[in-house]
Amino acid sequence: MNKENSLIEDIVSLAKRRGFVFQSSEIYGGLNGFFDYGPLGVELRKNIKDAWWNDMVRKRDDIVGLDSSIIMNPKVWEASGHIDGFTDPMVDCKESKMRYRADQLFVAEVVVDGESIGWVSILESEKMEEDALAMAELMKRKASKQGTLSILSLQSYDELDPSIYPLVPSPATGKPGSLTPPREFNMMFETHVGALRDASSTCYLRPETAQGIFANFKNIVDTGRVKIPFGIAQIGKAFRNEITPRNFIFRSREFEQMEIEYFIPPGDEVWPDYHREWIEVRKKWFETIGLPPELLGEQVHPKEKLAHYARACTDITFKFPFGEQELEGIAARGNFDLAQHQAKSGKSLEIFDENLKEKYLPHVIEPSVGVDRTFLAVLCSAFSIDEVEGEKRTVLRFDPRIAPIKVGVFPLVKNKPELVERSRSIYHKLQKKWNVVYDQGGAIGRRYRRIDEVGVPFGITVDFDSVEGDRTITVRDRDTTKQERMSEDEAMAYLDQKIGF
RNA sequence: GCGGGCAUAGUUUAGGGGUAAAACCCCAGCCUUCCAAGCUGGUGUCCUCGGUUCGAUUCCGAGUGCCCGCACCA
Repeated sequence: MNKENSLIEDIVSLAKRRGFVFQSSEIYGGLNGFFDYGPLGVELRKNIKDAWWNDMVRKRDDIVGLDSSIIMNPKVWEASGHIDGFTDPMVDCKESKMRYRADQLFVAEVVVDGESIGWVSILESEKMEEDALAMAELMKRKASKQGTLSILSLQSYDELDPSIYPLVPSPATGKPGSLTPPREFNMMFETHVGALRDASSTCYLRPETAQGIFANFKNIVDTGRVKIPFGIAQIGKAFRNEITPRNFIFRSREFEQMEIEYFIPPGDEVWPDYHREWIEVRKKWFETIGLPPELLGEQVHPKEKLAHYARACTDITFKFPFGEQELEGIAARGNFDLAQHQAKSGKSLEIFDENLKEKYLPHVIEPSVGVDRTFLAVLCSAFSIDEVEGEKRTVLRFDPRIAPIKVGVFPLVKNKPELVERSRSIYHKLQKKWNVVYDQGGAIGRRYRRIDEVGVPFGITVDFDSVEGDRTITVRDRDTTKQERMSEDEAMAYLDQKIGF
């Protein structure tokens, strides 16, 4: 455990030292659950998103893209269930860690011959009056009271006088004093649209990108020349207020999703094959950006933990230093979302299937992956400390495809103008294609270590043979540290082949 | 959200009621013909706010952030 903690700490420290990830608004003490991406971080993030977009949208005939707004008409969230399910005040039991909805927790004072002997609490149910009475009788017997039990008057916890809270026993432990006051549970970030603030202006920052896709379903079907089965893909920020941030950028309040809604014909026999297919497609994709297959896993959500409308959900997991955690969730959501939006908006969202010659509301498979989680997985799998001739070497072994910097260009020494000139010219040529760096400071070995530490896959060094002899340059491979001499043209072709898309 | 620990340079850490230190990193210069060489110089609100004190970075309180466990994460 200690070893793993220090591994993640080393990675966090490197991420900051080399400009990948900073704590948000750090000069003001930071803000829990928010992060900023520095010069190298933003490149890595962009490369991950581009790789996804290229593979999932551009290279496929059956998926189109979308970029919907972060703030939408609040009715979207009423339809999706995000408002109803998550705005009621909640009560926590500090001892049992149970959480209850305050309006579903009922309490009554137990009064015998006009004297209060305590309180009973019970969760809302059809026979709660009966059960509460039984509990009151038990309490009376335990207190060895003989008199007459008054009629119980049940009231909900959120209507209680606050002075009563400490007297109410937790339904989990039966002992008073562990329940918190009712607190509002803010799943979504709330904001107000317009300069004047009133209740009608309340809007939300989206907690998932998916609903923007569902809300645009009709637009895309009407304009996009799409035919079932087809998908709509979106990359974008999402915000969740209710989570507890943990594990660096793994779980944060502001994060970015790469999400596809893949629409398929209805029917219980149809979705399992598509679902399985997507799990395979997505697992393979993670391998193409350099995640080792042995660190990837699958976790099937048990039936009883699924949302009521979900048919199935399988997570693709990654073995992080802090444990195996979800990278991507692939859910079979039936037609729940489209049905909800159709009912709420009053607009038909059915499509006509040319093959089946029938009209229906499509079902959907939803592969949804976190950019920030993928970023961290990439960083964790790339990080390694090697030994080269007895010296420690920190290397980020990024796949060239997503490496933030592709090539480093160096003159062997900086006080020989011909070497500097030639290497600068090579640098400018490479700059037209990729993000590359030029570095002439310090000994060549130091410069190699510096690019190793930020995961630059290739280094080009201009030495005396490059300006006097056969004019060849050397290309160094980050992972092997081996160098190969080749002409400038050969080097260009070599890099194209190793880095190019 | 609950409980515990922690907060000193970009990083890792030392120190101490009397104007703060090391190593590495980073920047500039000199030197340097291939894997963290050397020399010179440079870069610091001791997390924030309050209290105790002649004096607080140090002691106390609160806040914020980080780490660990539990809970939450349809």
